[in-house]
Amino acid sequence: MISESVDDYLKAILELGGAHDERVTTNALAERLGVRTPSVTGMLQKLAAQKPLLVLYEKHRGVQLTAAGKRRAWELVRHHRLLELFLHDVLKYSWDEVHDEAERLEHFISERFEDRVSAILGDPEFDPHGHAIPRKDQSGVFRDEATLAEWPLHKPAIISSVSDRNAASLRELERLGLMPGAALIVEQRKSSGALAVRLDGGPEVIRVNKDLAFRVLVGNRQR
Amino acid sequence: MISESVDDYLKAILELGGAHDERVTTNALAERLGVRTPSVTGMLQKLAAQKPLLVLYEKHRGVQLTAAGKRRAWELVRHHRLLELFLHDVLKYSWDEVHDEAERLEHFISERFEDRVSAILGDPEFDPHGHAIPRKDQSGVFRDEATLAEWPLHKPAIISSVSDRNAASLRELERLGLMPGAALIVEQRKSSGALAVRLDGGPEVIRVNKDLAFRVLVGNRQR
DNA sequence: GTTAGGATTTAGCTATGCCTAAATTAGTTA
DNA sequence: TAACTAATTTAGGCATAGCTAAATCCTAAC
Ligand SMILES: [Mn+2]
Ligand SMILES: [Mn+2]
Ligand SMILES: [Mn+2]
Ligand SMILES: [Mn+2]
Repeated sequence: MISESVDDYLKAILELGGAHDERVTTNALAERLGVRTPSVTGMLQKLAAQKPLLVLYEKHRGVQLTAAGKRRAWELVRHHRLLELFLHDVLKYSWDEVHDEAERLEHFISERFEDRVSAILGDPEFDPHGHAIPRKDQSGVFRDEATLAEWPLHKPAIISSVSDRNAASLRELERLGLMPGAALIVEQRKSSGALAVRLDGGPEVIRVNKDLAFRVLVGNRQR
Repeated sequence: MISESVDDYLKAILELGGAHDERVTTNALAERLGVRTPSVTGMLQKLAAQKPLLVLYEKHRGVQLTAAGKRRAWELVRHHRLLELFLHDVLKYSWDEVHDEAERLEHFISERFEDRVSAILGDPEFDPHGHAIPRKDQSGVFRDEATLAEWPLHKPAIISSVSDRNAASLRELERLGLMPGAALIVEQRKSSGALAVRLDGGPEVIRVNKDLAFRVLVGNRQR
């Protein structure tokens, strides 16, 4: 069996490696997982040594997932996003409350639980933050999204997803109406990195600070 | 924080100690938890030594829960039974499938999860096997139930609950119609311990083997 | 009262996964 | 090319929670 810790390493390697499976550094993993670098080295050595080979690791050269590692990591992502939507839609959590609970439970639900939740939700495609829910037993995909921080001025944008890693930011985004599906135009970019944004051709201009602007991912069209 | 292992020890001590908080032996715990006796001794020594005092332990004289230990143990029982009912009613698990999943998840759900599930289910009183769900932040109670195995002949009985620890037995009980709320009379007791049982004054007589008879708890009246 | 045998504890190990401090490596910069 | 530095690894520990083998305790039977 795969432990909760190993699970978290696999998911972090997947997410940090991005669309092209880039090698992930010891430092990046330590940072993401909130552990010290020697702990990461230790874990990677152990993983690279043992039987169901989940990672490819070369000393000083970073780590990548094997096919098996990728399979498990995507399964965790599916668990996480299904759980988030379930907590939100069925248990009436607000969208800033779902992440922490899903992060814990994703490791412990069974296949049956996963299947039943998916069925109840109608085999959904997106979680409450706009992230795509991978199909069962399939690799997910990384959409190529731009951050709102880097989006050109005056070019129409649709919010595709928002970062779910900070609850306070999520509450702020909700208050501002910056949620997946919202259409907007960036009207001005301050030297501080703050933006002036107009929602949906509406009347008000919204101030979006730099931090927040990096947490909003946008595209040209609906999803 | 209390680990999953400690949780399981507390719950086992509660259940083995029964209504009168009898001292629980090392052996009984080892048997119930599926670990070896030295592991139990080790755990009890550790628990008895550390800060939030959860158990009272005297060498060679068994172990009991403190008030704090009892509080945590009953909370776990509440989690377990709420989860079982939730899995059964909302996620459409059959009653023989709920126990194992609940046994795992009971340790990891938050207060919020507990509260939302309880609300969705309408603050329910009983789980799918007829066990009482303790009220939030309250000690549960041990009902004094008799097993069907020891119930007098020809005396009307109502099934109050059934053991949830064996899936095959649960399927058998369901097939026979021996479920919480069912009224019955024991018509005959074989030397093997098997019973002949008539449901609800109905026409058929059901054969209930000894093992099954010990898994069914009955009382005089509805709940 | 002794004593045998079952229950329990002690002693000593293992694996996981984290930590700090110290050593080493690799890549850049002078 | 040599040295510096940041990244990484090694060395040595700790806590949790399990295990086997061996010692010890308690009680019940003699
Ligand atoms: Mn999330
Ligand atoms: Mn996680
Ligand atoms: Mn159960
Ligand atoms: Mn459990």
